[in-house]
Amino acid sequence: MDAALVSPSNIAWQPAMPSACQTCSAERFCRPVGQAEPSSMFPVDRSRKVIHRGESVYRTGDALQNFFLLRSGSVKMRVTNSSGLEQITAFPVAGAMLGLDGIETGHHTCDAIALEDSLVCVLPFADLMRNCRDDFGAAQHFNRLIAHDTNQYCRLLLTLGCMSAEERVAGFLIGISEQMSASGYSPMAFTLKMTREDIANHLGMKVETVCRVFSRLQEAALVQVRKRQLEIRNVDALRKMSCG
Amino acid sequence: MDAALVSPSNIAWQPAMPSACQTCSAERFCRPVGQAEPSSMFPVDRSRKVIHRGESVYRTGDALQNFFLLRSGSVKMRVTNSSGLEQITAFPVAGAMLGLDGIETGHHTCDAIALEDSLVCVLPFADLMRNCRDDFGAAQHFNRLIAHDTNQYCRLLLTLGCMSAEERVAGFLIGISEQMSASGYSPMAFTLKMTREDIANHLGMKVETVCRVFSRLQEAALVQVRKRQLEIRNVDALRKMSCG
DNA sequence: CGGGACATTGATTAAGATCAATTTAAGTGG
DNA sequence: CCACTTAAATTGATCTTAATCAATGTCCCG
Repeated sequence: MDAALVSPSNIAWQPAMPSACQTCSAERFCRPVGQAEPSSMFPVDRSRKVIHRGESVYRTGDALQNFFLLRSGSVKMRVTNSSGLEQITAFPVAGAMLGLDGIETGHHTCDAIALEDSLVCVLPFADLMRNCRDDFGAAQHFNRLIAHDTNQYCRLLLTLGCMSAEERVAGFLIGISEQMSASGYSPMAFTLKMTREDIANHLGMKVETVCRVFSRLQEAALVQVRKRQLEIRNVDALRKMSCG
Repeated sequence: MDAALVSPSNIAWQPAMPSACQTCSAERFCRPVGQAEPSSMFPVDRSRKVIHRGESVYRTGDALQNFFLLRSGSVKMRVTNSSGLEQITAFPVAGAMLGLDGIETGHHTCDAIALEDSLVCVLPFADLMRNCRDDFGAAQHFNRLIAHDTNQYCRLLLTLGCMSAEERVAGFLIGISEQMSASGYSPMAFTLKMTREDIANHLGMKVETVCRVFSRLQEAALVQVRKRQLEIRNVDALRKMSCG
């Protein structure tokens, strides 16, 4: 689960350690064929790939060949419409499964772009499907994985549909904080990996507005912002604000 | 596929006809256990249920017991947050599978509320899962069904995040028009089943704004609006506008 | 150390929200 | 079936929030 606890450098420069795989959130999908028992102690050695900052894991229109388990780093998911409008729909971090957007049609509908140098495990689509066929538990887990994205987007829809700029930013920070917490990092002080531009786009507003809201939140002593360093000073107030 | 072509009254007052099931988009999920061949000619006789206008198919928090295939009528999907803010995330029509939001946690995260008297087929969760276990093709189809919702929400996120009121309404009307077309109805003239309030909420704006946009679109001869009767007069212009 | 991307703050404008007043349609019960 | 009640829709006047335009500051990296 807590793949994020393994530092990128450790993973990147050494051959994959079995222990790293056994604690992986995707262990169930990753087992070699014919070894369908949930207690399998020898997960397959998956190929891994470093994605440098600004590079993409995959792009809109690419055929769905692989899923990618994000092991370290972070990513932005971006949809683009026919006239070039862009929307960042999520900022996945370590532990996230990337590529699910390709399931509907067999082609990806988003770009997945690294916000920092990141590491992914490559899970060939065919292998994962075979595992789901052989292990119904894995198939169900996979369903839940897709459904999780759906529910996440529902919540974001409510944010964009109903909330003010301040409420959106507050909710965004609470969300990042919880992501950090789930990855074993401090939920009260962290570094934002994305630009103000990215945050603004994600929340359906403009850069200047994000800056101003940050300033106001700092003024009100809810947070301490210094460029991308963020410290939460009053979670309760922030959480209250984020509920609209 | 085109369940909407079967009139509600026919379905409601007669025992289910095999033909109705065989042309159903969920036929694959619906087969009785032990009859896993895709060519099965005798689909199970599913229980059906009339949902009257304003009633709910299921509600947030309900345990996921059944999926519901909407056979006729229409529905609004609504998410609510902790402080009572509401967002309508979709307006499914005949052919849609309802209940997928419950997959992640086993409990529904939305309300599904009938916009008019509607008819659903009840597909017990356990039965559908058994079919997916026995028929991997059904399982894959099911994955795509969930992923479809996810991608749909992505597109709506782009709408709410990047577009003006006019562009949103234009896109909404194009969407309804395509829904109508896919159900075998005229895509150029139809009745809106939802209130202005519902439309406004869905598009992240206020009722008055929806009214004003309708008026402007009519002024510009793109549509003819008379209460809930809607006629599209210039699809090209409308489609162009909807792209942002 | 210099260039370019990113971030911040101020001044002004504009899109859409809010407030208010009718009009119209849809139920409901006598 | 009609009178009455209530929900839904429309339009106008005004206000607020966030967008836009503009200028400057800061940091990272080659």
